[in-house]
Amino acid sequence: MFSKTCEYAVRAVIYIAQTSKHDEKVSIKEIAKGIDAPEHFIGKILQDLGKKGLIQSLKGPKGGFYLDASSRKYSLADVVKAVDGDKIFYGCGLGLSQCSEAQPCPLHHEFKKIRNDIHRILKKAKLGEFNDQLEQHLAFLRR
Amino acid sequence: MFSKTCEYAVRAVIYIAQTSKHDEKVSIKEIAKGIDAPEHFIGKILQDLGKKGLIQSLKGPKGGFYLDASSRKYSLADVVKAVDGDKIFYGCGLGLSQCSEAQPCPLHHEFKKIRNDIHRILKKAKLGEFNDQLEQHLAFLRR
DNA sequence: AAAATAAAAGATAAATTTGTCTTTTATTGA
DNA sequence: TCAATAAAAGACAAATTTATCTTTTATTTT
Ligand code: FES
Ligand code: FES
Repeated sequence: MFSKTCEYAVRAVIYIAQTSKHDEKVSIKEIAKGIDAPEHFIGKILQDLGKKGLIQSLKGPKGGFYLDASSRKYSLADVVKAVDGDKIFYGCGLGLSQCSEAQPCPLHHEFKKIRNDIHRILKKAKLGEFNDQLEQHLAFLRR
Repeated sequence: MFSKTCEYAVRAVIYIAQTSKHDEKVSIKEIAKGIDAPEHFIGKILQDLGKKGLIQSLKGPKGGFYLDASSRKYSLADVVKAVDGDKIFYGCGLGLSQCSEAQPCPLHHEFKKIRNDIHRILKKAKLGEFNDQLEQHLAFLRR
């Protein structure tokens, strides 16, 4: 469905959202442990998301990653798009160069529905809404 | 969604299903042109599907790939599973080592539904049912 | 000002996926 | 039996993804 990079990115962003509520910042090391991902690798990924303005970071002691008010309005769809592009939302499921209503692949109508579902769900998942599920052990980001 | 290999595999199998109705066989070359894929690469892919019994082939002049009666009963889900495995049907969408109802990722309930939809659609798409959509220009496998 | 901390940046490497080329084997038909 | 055809098989190569390691830069605390 998503690339490994994208899976890490989504899990990391959710982790940041959940643990950085009160302007606290989270270090790469803690994120890596929290989502069970290679430290340097998610460092790179978060660096990219930072450049694109999806998340914030600060260097130095007491530094780390966090989300500001505007970032909390972004959705997981924005994260996925930033990492994997929007092929998953708009591309042909059978890999044709572009999805087309006029020249549909044999599964076009079915795929279209699924793609829309995926898009809808991810657009609805705003970063600000991942509050304290984790702490309450209602959701998990590692296993 | 699927790997490139899997996209080629599905398109190729549909192509074979559509063009080999009357025990006619289709050559790699024709398939490659028909679905716009690299010839030798789909050769490999189809070789694998053949070993797994999903499709049939015969060497020599008048040889090529075709589907026998039992292969026509397979579904695209079988093809996808043979190429990409069943992670797309059962795996966690956020990449946790396994999807779990007891320890769900934050999107578990949503992903579960989507995965089931994908599985349902592909299971329903039996190879024998791709008859002559292609000829009638109702569906397309290249662009 | 100096030391410590943590992300940014850059270089490199491993692994996997995707793609190509060549040789071999099976089948057909002349 | 021989030549032609087409898949099978194997070796190899390019590209991309995933991952690691080192150095630099910014920030804080002492
Ligand atoms: S053409 Fe394949 S999904 Fe639309
Ligand atoms: S735990 Fe992630 S999809 Fe079920």
